[in-house]
Amino acid sequence: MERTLADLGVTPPQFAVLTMLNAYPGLSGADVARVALLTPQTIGVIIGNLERDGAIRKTPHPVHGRILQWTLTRRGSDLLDQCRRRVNAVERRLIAGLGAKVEVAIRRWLSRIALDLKEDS
Amino acid sequence: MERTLADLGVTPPQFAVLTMLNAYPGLSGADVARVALLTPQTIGVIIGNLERDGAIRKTPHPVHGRILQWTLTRRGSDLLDQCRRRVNAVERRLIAGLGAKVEVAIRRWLSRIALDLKEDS
DNA sequence: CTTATTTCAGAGGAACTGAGATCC
DNA sequence: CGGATCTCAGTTACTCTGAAATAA
Repeated sequence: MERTLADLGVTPPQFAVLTMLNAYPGLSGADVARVALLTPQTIGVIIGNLERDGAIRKTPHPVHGRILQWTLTRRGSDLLDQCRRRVNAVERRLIAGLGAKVEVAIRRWLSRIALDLKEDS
Repeated sequence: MERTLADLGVTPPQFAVLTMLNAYPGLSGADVARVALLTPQTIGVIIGNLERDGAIRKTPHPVHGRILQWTLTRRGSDLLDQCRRRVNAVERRLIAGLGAKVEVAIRRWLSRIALDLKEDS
């Protein structure tokens, strides 16, 4: 994933943040940090780089004077589409040649690991 | 793996290098770079940190005056043992509750992915 | 006063490119 | 000279801790 996204100038953490902001437009940096299980400062760096690249834009919170809300720009939305196509291609390659039962078993296994990781944090 | 090794002060790349040097004592930095599919400079950083921590030691090549050969120190060997215990525990946790057939299928799937990655490089 | 959010400052470890120095 | 190895210099992105400023 890292390699296939590299020539779009996108890193896996950036892809994750783009995906989150696409699904939930208007999240704050602190919000993203919570769902990504990272510190607000770390997300601040990633968001800063995405903003510098023109992929996301901040708007002040309508009520709260401190919170910044982030949304994808047109450019960011297009970029995410390209990323998704590439990542989907990798995923198709990963599951190529698997039987239906095995694929289901593997997907369940991965989901379980993701849940376990979350509980650790 | 990253988390469980962190309180031993070992990173996953360091664990990989320790494992390689344990299996093949006397590899040079360039050798390690080749098997790890990384640049010699990157391995230089990792090796430098391991040397600083007293986990590995360099000895000049008996014939070639430029090559440096690396081996684990006693401390590095002990450290690797501790790392292995922890990583084995994580692995046991990952496969907990899987049926024998599913486990075999998953191991085969992971091996295939590793081979595919290598071919890309 | 407390809590949440953002920002500033500093750090570490890993990856890269590019250029030099050394050795066979 | 060519090829391999190591070293030096500089860059990037991601991650953290700790502290400060700001807002509710």
